[in-house]
Amino acid sequence: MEEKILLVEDEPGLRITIGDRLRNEGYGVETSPDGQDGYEQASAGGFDLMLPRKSGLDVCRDLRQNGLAVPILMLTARDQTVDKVLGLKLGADDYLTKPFEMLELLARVEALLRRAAVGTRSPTAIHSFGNIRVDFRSTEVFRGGDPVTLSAKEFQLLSYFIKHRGETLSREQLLQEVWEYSSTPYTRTVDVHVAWLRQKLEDDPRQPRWIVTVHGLGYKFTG
Amino acid sequence: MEEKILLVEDEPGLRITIGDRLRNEGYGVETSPDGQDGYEQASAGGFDLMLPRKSGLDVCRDLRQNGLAVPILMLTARDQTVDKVLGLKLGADDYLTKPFEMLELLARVEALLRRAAVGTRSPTAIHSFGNIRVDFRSTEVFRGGDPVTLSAKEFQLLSYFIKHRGETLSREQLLQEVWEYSSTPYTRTVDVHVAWLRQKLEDDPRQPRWIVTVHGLGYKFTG
DNA sequence: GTTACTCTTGAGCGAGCCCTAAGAATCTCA
DNA sequence: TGAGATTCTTAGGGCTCGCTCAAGAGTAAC
Repeated sequence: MEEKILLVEDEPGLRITIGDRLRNEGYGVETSPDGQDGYEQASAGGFDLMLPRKSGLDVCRDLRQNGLAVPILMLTARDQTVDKVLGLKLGADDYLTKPFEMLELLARVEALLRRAAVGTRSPTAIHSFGNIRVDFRSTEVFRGGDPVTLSAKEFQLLSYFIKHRGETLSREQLLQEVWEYSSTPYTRTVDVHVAWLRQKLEDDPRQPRWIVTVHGLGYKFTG
Repeated sequence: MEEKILLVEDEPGLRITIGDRLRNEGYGVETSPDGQDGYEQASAGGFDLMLPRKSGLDVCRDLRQNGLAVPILMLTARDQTVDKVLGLKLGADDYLTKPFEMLELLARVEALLRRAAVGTRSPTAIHSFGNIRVDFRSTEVFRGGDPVTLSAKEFQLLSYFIKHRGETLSREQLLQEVWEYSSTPYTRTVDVHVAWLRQKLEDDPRQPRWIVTVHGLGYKFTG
């Protein structure tokens, strides 16, 4: 299978140079001159790797917030550590500063794709349970064919549930993993979001079938 | 859960500096001065991330050839692209050249661990005895195939018993460990919960086989 | 600046669980 | 064997936990 790469780079010369080289290596490459356009292409899905330019820091963050798991290798002209740190924190998987050697770029692309392939043992870009269909690439959810509108947090929570299906998950763990709170006082946040998910996904939210309560321990997703 | 990192670095100063910093960030760190030793530690398993020095190129290759999937972040003094390429090709997941900023190291460590965590569906921890099966991940208990409903406390108590099987456990110890009571007056709480467990798990609750009474001392789980 | 939307928090309420008490049963030792 | 100590069983009151609702803060979109 040919792997598809989205290259976002505003400088035409570089865009063509890098793009051609990647194509020579046998990758499918689409290019885009700017971040906004790139974001739309990326969220439309279908790419195995993104190469956004530094200006795309916010693109990177937005993609992650929407739960998109596509690997991102960030390119930039600047060589400031703080930028690298920022990029990685915002969800980039790797970071390369210009000027860079083409060889190194290719090696990193290869490493990223190899790593991504490991995770895609189960090519579950889509996960289904009951009459619910969750598309992780486009971050869309359907219930019996009809689209269901989830907020970002709801989608992240649902994703985490799906990833850990069958496990009993404590509120604490969910807060740490989904909300990234290190330590939080007692709060009803998780309950409320679970209630919303049930409202949108369960046939009978009062008698949930998918997200069940484990009294005294937390919640468990069965799907 | 604390993430464990293996740091292979022959220069003592750097080894201590980096090690301490990582520990400060909350990671569990083991250090090793040389590649051979490091290889043995790594293949023994249990680490979430490896930080080998460049000299460990062969270590890296060997680990991969043996099918070990632990993430590897390679550190090196040399800044030659060809080395980076080699490192990545040999299976390193990331590559950092000295001198490097500690902040960047930390960010890359974090990114690698986050990425690694995605694929980790915690292994099914199941303990069986007789016709009873206890699944710690889903907090489910089966008796001869039929599900048994335990309350949270009952499950915690059973878990503690299993973890300390063969040991004679006093009521006091159980209260402290399972109930997290610091000091309690005389109470029958433990007895009652043990009785409930026996009711649900034993073939003949009057003649318990798994949770036996040690008269005058406490209880002992045999499974 | 306004509007719409999401996220968080706290209070009220109901359900389910846990602890306690007390009598019955069992065990130990003289 | 019998007395005393220890353990078992049962049931209900009390209390923790989980759900729901609503309001306010925060944020993005226009």
